[in-house]
Parts: sequence; C-alpha cells; structure tokens
Amino acid sequence: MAQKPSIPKGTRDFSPEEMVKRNYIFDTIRQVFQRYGYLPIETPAMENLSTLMGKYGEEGDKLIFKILNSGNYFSDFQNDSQLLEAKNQGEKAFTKYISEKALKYDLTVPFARYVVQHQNEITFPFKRYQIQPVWRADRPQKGRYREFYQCDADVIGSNSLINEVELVQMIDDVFTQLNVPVIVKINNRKILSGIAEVIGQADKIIDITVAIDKLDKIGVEGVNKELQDNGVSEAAIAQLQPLIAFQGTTLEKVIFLKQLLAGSAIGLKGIEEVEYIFKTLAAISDLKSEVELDITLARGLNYYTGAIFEVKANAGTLSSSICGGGRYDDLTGIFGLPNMSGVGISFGADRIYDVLNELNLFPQSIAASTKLLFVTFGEAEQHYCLPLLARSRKAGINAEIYPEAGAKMKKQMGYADDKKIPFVVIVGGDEMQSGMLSLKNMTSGEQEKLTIENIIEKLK
RNA sequence: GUGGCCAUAGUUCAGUUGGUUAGAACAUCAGAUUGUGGUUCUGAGGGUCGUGGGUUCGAGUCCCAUUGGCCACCCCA
Repeated sequence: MAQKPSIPKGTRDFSPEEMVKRNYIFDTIRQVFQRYGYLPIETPAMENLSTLMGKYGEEGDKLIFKILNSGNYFSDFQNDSQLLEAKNQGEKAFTKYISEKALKYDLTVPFARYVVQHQNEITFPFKRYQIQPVWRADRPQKGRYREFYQCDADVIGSNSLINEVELVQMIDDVFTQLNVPVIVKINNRKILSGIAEVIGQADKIIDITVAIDKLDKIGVEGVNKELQDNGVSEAAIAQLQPLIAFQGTTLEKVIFLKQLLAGSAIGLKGIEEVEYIFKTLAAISDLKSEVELDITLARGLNYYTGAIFEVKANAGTLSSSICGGGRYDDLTGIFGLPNMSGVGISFGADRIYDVLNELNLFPQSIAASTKLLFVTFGEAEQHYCLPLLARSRKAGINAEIYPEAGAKMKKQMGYADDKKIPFVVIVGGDEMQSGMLSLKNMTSGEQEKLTIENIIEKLK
C-alpha cells in the first residue's frame, strides 16, 4: 500500500500562485537593495557546525539543524565504553562526534565567515545583500517556520551612521512599495548598557533587556517578576521603574534618557547615535513609515553593539517582527578579523507574505503568465500552428499550444480558463485555408479573424 | 524543552445515548455538446475513520499509549 506522503514539520510546498506572490516580494526587496548599491552573494545551505555553534547563544545552539555525518559516524569510537563515555558527556558534547555540518541558521554569521575568508578580494566598505533560505529546529507556530527565507542587506567595514540611516530608508522603501503600513522601532545597545550600568547591574544586561523587551506582552509586574527571578537586586529594579513607566515622543525620551544616563559614558554615546539617526531621518523627511525610539526593544542576537532595528506590521494579526537588524562591532573577530564593524537588516519574506496575504495586498497584475494559447482540432492544425507559435514567442509573447492534438474544445478552453490565459487562437480547416485565424478574447468573449501578423502586433 | 486544543475522502467538515453497507460540499475525471471556456445538469473514482492496544455481542464514537497538526511559553524572521 502506498504510504501517504508528507513533508517535514514546519516546511511548506509552494504552488505556482504562491510562487508568483513570493517572487513579487523578493523582487521588490531585491530592487531596493540594488538601488542602494548592495551586491548579491550566496553561501552554501550548510556550514561547518563549528562555524555556527556558540554564535546564537545557548538557545540558538539547540535550534541549529545538525547534519549527521555520512558514512560510519560511529568511527570515532573504538568500543562500547568509549561510546558510553561520550554519551554521558551530554547531548551537546555528543553531537560533535556524529555531526560536523549544519544547515545555516541565519545569513549574518555565514556572511561574517565569507568576509573573513575573502577579505583580500573585498573592497571595503562592503555592501552585500543575500536572499536565501535558513533553517531552525524550532517548534512551528503562527508566523514561525522551520525553513524560511531571509533577505539580508549588510554593510561591513564602515562605522558611519549614514548606513543606519540608509537602512531605515530601505525599510521604508520596501514596505511603502509593498503597501504595508509598518512601525519601525529603533534602539541602541549602548543605551541599554548605560541603563544597566547606571543601576549597578552591568553584568545582568542581557537578563534586564530581555525582561524589559517583554513589557508590552507581560506588563510591568511581569517584567519586575522576571527581573527578580533573574537575580536583579530590589534596588536596581526600583531604579528601573521610572524608565519602564516613561511614555512620550522620541524627543522626550531622548531628553529623559540624557538625564538618566548622565553618569554613563557609553549610555550617552548611545543617545548621541540615536539622536543622529533621528535627526538625519527628519531632515530627509519623506518617510512614509512610523519610526520611533523604543527603549524596550532588546531583540536581536547577542552580538548587536549599537543600533537595533525591528519592524512590525501596523495592521493584521501577525504580532511578530517582519524585519530586524542592527549593528555589530566585531562580528568577524571570532573568525580572526578584528575591528570590522557591520550593520544590517533582515527581511522575513515568509512573514511578509503572510501579512500581505491577510491584508489582501498582492496586486492583481502579477498573475500573468501565458498570454496566448493555440487551440487546434487535430494533428494537421497543430502542425500548421507550430511555426506560428514559434513566431509569437520570438516576438516576446508568452504563448503555448495545447499538446494533445485531438483534445476536445471544452478541454482546451478549460485549460485556458484555469491558467487565466487572456487570449486564445482557434485554428481549424477554415483558418488554415484562409490564413485568417480566430482570436478570442477570453475575458470579453469577443472573437475576430486576424492574420498571425495582426495577432502578434496586437498582443505584443 | 514545557503546556493547551485537535485528528473522518485531495480539501473543508457532518456522523445522534456505542448499533447494519461512514455521508455532504468543493476539487478531480467522464458525459450532456465530434468548431467554442468560465454557468448548469448527470454520472464516476476516491476512506482498513492518523497508528497501536484495550473495554464491549458490537467502536468513527468510550479508555490508554503513540505519532502528526495547530496554538501559546522559551526564543526568534
């Protein structure tokens, strides 16, 4: 008995209709990337496990899809007791014996690896974009897949905040073109460091920021409880309260933070950076998207050191971010190339798809594929049409002929219908004799007799 | 890794307090129509009811286990 086929959890097939829509998103993003001078690269689906491990934190390591070594992956073990010993070291240690490759988890770390490996061929600052799938061994849920596409643009080898400004413009361009209302949230890791420093908990910065990040989700009490659970002192928590409670415009936040962080050099530096970005953006002043400073924004991987970006749709039911990014001062350092600062953003194409789909924002016009179908009554007619078909294609018209020569009209017309082919040429004995072909407009139902030259001219 | 909900045709779902041969809609294929589609009508194919065990004279229905899916937490695009 045939088994019912299926695909792995969290993965999806894409139909022609879906691919047309997906390509619309990819094309839009790619076009914006190119307009800002970013160049494409690709990296392999798999990386050495050692390249990826330890780059995404404890949690991230678990979510990396490891690839089982091919051949005899037990060859490292001479006997059962060695195997048992390895097993007793725990899952993570054991993984090293049986897996040396993994599917890539994001595009940023492979990019860092790429930069280090090709440093002598690259002209810096290097602006690259990359649109590829990544894999995460997560439990799937709404807006979360185990295989999904990221569309990254990063510039590496430049400290200028102009890059941050441009990235925000690119975000605005992409979502303006896609017609998605979004809110762009900006923060700065240095501000977060300053806050942790000022309250005397510099070593707890990750715990503090992760907790504050959940403010809109779990509320003030939830945040405080999480801080408490993570061993942040009562005094420090008390000091955080005015910050957590603060509401205001970006400008008011900046003024407030300047006071709060007066004693922290790093904190003030962060504010200065944020101020520059907002001032420059304001000077450009043609942004369609909402942009705001959000000090509760702590998203992103452990390596962000400056700006942090996050974009959420301002409509629809998807609450997770559809784009994120930030600056990382020393990403290539672990691969042996220090002092190379990078900043970038990553669009989550699959989530953007879900948003566009829900809000019905895909344009109608992107569906067009075949424009003209040759409908025939038999082999003689089909033969007669083949050169005409070739001529239509040479003229740049997407055209096809129904392959089964004897197929019924209903069948052929139905095929045109299903594929939403707007024009059909019907060729039988009369048409062959006169050379006047019947061109039918499938939307209006109108039909006229034309030569192939006229048809090509009309549809070109 | 933790928790909640769910599982019947390709898809969305009916299926009575456990009772004969498990139904519908849509989709697919064929016919009504041997030179005219999208509408309509007729017919056909398609299910060991996720899987394994148990209770029972009898299980799609009740119980247990297992697998898969969805959602939430953790974390994240």
